[in-house]
Amino acid sequence: MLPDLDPLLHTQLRLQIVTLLASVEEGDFNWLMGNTGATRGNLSVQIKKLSEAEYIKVEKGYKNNYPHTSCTLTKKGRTAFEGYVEAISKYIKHQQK
Amino acid sequence: MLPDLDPLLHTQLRLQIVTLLASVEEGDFNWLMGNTGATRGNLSVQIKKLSEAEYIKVEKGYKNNYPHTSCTLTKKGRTAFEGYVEAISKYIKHQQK
DNA sequence: AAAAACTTGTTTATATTATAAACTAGTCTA
DNA sequence: TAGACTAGTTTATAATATAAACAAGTTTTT
Repeated sequence: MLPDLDPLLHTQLRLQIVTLLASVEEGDFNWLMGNTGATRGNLSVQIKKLSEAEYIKVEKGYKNNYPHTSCTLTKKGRTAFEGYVEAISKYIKHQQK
Repeated sequence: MLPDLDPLLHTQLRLQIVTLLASVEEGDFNWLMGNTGATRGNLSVQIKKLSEAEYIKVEKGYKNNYPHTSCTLTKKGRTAFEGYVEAISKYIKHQQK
């Protein structure tokens, strides 16, 4: 039987966020917007969900006088992402290019 | 920018169906139920969607007097699946085990 | 031979989720 | 100081997944 896919990660935008954060020290709100193409509203909601699940850590401060939101992947988030990768790989491995 | 993921395939059950059908000549309703763990209702709906998109071909007949639904992946479905695999691979390739 | 239980699905209703639109709060600029 | 802009949040709507109820027949039991 094919394994379950973590519903928190199995959605395009949240998977993009986590994928992007997996490759950097930290990423801020605008950087995520630019790299995902998401709207601010959607991005805000999904960041909150990932944060509530403790997949990412969100730090709010100010930068050049403006509000500034910085996100980093937590250990838990990285583990979940690795689990997701392992699971989805079982779906696609036979077709892997 | 990370590529879009075909929404028709980026859902656990439909991805399971297509993944399973990619590895066999044909699969029937019960075989899909057993291999996915889905309920009949859910499976019926998702088969219909894949069929309407012409990702799979559905043939209804009878077997041992009972209704019998047989599914096969179409060329279009296989191409879409391959595209999906290619796209999701861009998300996960850095973490690939 | 009728009732009860089972098979194989479909349809409909509900709950969840994603997304877009509207709003908030503050900053810069002319 | 009015207007435009930045950075985000909240709320409302649309889409989706799932479960529950239904349908149409078949087999088994009594």
